[in-house]
Amino acid sequence: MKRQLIKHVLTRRDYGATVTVAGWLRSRRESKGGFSFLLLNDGSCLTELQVVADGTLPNYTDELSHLTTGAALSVTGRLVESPGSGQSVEVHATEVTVHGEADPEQYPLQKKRMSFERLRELAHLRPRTNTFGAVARVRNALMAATHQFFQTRDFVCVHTPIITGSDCEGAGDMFAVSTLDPEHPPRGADGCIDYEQDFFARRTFLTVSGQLEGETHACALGRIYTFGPTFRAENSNTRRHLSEFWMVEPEMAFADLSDDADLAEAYIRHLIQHCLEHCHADLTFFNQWVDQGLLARLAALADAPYHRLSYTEAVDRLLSSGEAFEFPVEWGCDLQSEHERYLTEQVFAQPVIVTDFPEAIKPFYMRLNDDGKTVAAMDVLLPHVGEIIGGSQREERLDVLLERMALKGVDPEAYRWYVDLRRFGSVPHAGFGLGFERMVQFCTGMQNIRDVIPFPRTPRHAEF
RNA sequence: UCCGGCGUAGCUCAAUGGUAGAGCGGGUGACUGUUAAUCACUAGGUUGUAGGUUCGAGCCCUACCGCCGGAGCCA
Repeated sequence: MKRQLIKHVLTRRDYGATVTVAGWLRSRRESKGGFSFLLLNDGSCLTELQVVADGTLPNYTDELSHLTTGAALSVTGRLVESPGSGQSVEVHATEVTVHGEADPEQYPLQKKRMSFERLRELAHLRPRTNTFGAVARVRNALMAATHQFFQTRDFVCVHTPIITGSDCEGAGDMFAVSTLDPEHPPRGADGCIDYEQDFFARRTFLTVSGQLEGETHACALGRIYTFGPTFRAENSNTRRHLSEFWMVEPEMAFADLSDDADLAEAYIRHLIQHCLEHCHADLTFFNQWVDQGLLARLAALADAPYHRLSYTEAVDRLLSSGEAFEFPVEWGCDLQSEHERYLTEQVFAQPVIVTDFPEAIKPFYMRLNDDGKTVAAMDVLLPHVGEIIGGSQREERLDVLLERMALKGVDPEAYRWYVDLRRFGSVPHAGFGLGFERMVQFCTGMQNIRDVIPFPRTPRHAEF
């Protein structure tokens, strides 16, 4: 079928032209004159196209006069200037084909506004709603902007593995991958499960990060990024956590923490600018219906420099704030959500980059600072979303890395290939991971992370 | 996993321990171009599940299930 997208038709002014569009019926209003106004949406944009279906159409009485929300149609007709006030163009149909009806007694989507919780149970139908259509378009724009940003800066996109053999990457519980019969797994002489007989002849898991593998290519190609699914088997039940989410992880050779922070800042700014430029209608929709401060906040963040301070400074700042926190602040403890929120929302009211955390609370691969107490790590905190980026300069000194591994109880044998990078042609390098869904949340104002990924996986939820 | 809140019509929500209701959506009809159309009529319920208290439970108690929010873990 040759058809035009509604987003293009809506901008045309060549009245009299014949156009063909196709989509799903959002609503039908019957006129007193014995004809119908059909609002058609094809997903190409937020706005519906108004189609006038005249009572003289051959299938009007039998089919068109009974159409209800959700039906799939294609329409051929004449583009005309609309006499009505809600739209500038409309299509007078000469032919309307009904491809699929949607029985109103059973079709769960209403013309009325529905709760996000309810729509979550209708994950297969919710992309047909204004909000989720807009989320999908913004998400797509952010993905395109991500590739654009890194590609134009000569980063090479690297596909790191989904299945990994590293079982302690320091980022939480992992999903096991196995083809063994869970009822009767083979067992060795010691009674333990014999993973020698498993598919990969060893224990394997879904990745919690592509970083370690990414470093191998950064230390060869110079600048790389990964953009792929990531899995965490944590029993997290919050509006900012998913069991399966997408992460963007750039990694740069010959770079330190300051370069890393510069990149993070430029990347986030690029995403916001791209969104403002390419998703204006969708953002305006979110600003009106979801988060009234959205556009102002995005505009403010598109150019402003982000505030950087060290962990030690952040702790001092919190201690001297006089604020009564639920959890007391003390040097050496990880910053709590309330502390991060206070910094990014109250103190600076802008994105904040906290650097140089105590080594005791960070993983083995982060570079030890000269003070011997802190590592070259950074967290980027966004107002209302919280931690969106975690990154660090990596420990490139072989002896220090081995010490740190010993200290953290990580077996260097299990990471031979990773240690090898420090043995042969080691360079200072740095990178970070950005939670893609959290960025989509930030750009749409959507409160719950389950509503910015098409099919959210959370504990006890993998229905679709 | 811990803390708190909530489960009533297809959807959003009312209902002092005393006859389960409204709006929207649906159906039927009326009305010369509508924009959340309007108006009239109409259908629609094992009040999350299982127990308990009571003359009587949507409401009180217990357990379980589900959902939401906060915390932890993190991106």
